[in-house]
Amino acid sequence: MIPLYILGLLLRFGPQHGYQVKKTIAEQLSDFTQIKLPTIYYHLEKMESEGLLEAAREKPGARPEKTVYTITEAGKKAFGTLLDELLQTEYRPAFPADGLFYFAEHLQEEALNEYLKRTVVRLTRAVETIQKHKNETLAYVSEDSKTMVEIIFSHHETHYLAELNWARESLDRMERKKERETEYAETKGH
Amino acid sequence: MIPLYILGLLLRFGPQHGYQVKKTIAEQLSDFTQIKLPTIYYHLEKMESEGLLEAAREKPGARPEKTVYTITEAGKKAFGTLLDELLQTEYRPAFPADGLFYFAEHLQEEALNEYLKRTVVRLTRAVETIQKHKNETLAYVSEDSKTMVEIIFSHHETHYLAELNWARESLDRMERKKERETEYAETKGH
DNA sequence: TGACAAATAGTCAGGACTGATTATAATAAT
DNA sequence: ATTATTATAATCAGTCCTGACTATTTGTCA
Repeated sequence: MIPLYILGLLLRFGPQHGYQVKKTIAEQLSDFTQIKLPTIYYHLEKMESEGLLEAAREKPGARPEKTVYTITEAGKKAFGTLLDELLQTEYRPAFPADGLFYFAEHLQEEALNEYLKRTVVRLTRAVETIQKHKNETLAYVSEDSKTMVEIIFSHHETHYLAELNWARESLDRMERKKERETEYAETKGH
Repeated sequence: MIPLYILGLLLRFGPQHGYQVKKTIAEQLSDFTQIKLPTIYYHLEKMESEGLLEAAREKPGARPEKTVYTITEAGKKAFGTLLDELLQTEYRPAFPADGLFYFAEHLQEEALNEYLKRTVVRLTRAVETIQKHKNETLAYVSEDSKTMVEIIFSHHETHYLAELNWARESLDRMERKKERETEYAETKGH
């Protein structure tokens, strides 16, 4: 993924050095990646050694020795290959939170309920943020890219809403479970 | 995540060696993790060195030198800590496919459409598989764990359905875009 | 019964990733 | 004018992860 982003951004915005790439990624792609600075340097150097990028060390004078990377022809070809590979990937999400429910018997009674309630609050806010961010973005992109922007944002929006519904449903399920258990206990106690 | 699973399974099913742990994870947790065998050995050894596990090399006679791991008191405590940490994690998904739309101008006209159509087919099948798998699982777990099983499976189901809807909507959006462009071209050509 | 595949059990070298750190320049605060 | 803070720019050591490999035992079926 990361090489794809770096190559694509270098193609779109021209030669940059590591720190600039990181800022560009933060601005442009923060919605769907959080890449750390050292990781970017790692890939820049690797891709240079593979001939996908050309490095130009900034002459002394500007002290901190910047290295500006330019995409090569081989780099453009590699970018195309990475895009084609991406066309083959399938949706296969992982939900760490599932571990909580799988090991539920090791948690305090109320912990899961509180977790879900907190989740509902957070996700409600997150959905609002996404919608705001979408509208802000739509306001300044070209007519031509609006469809793609909408597709990307709706992707996030739809999954956040799905997660929100799931959290609400799960609260319900746990509530009903408790009710059933109480009933059963009363029947028995009778 | 992985240490949590290993500790939890060792707690639930008793002492096991690496290959057994892998099989147990494959049976029990394949829906929400795909962990590779060497990764399991890595964590088993690491956790042993940290005192979370106790290793017993199987005496010669049984040739391939098995190492059976047992969870220690420190391991149980660590498991609790990991569960507590998990309670703090937030939903923050990443969608590699977004890269396709972000860099859409570098793809062939029809590639994205075909990608989305293939996605719809795959996801439709995936949803069926999940539902089948859910029913199979519900059939043999105790009454008590049914709620948790439902919560975990509905988590996946809901997100797969969200992805399916998103793919359909995106096809629509791209269709409408094309229509708009055709209209515009005709107006101009007139 | 011999031979071929599959399951069992594990190792190792190398690649990917990032927290912590270093160092300088620019800006703000007092 | 001096100090503190933030932004810029990069490196390094150490952790995590896994593809490829080794080796044995257990079917399996011809």
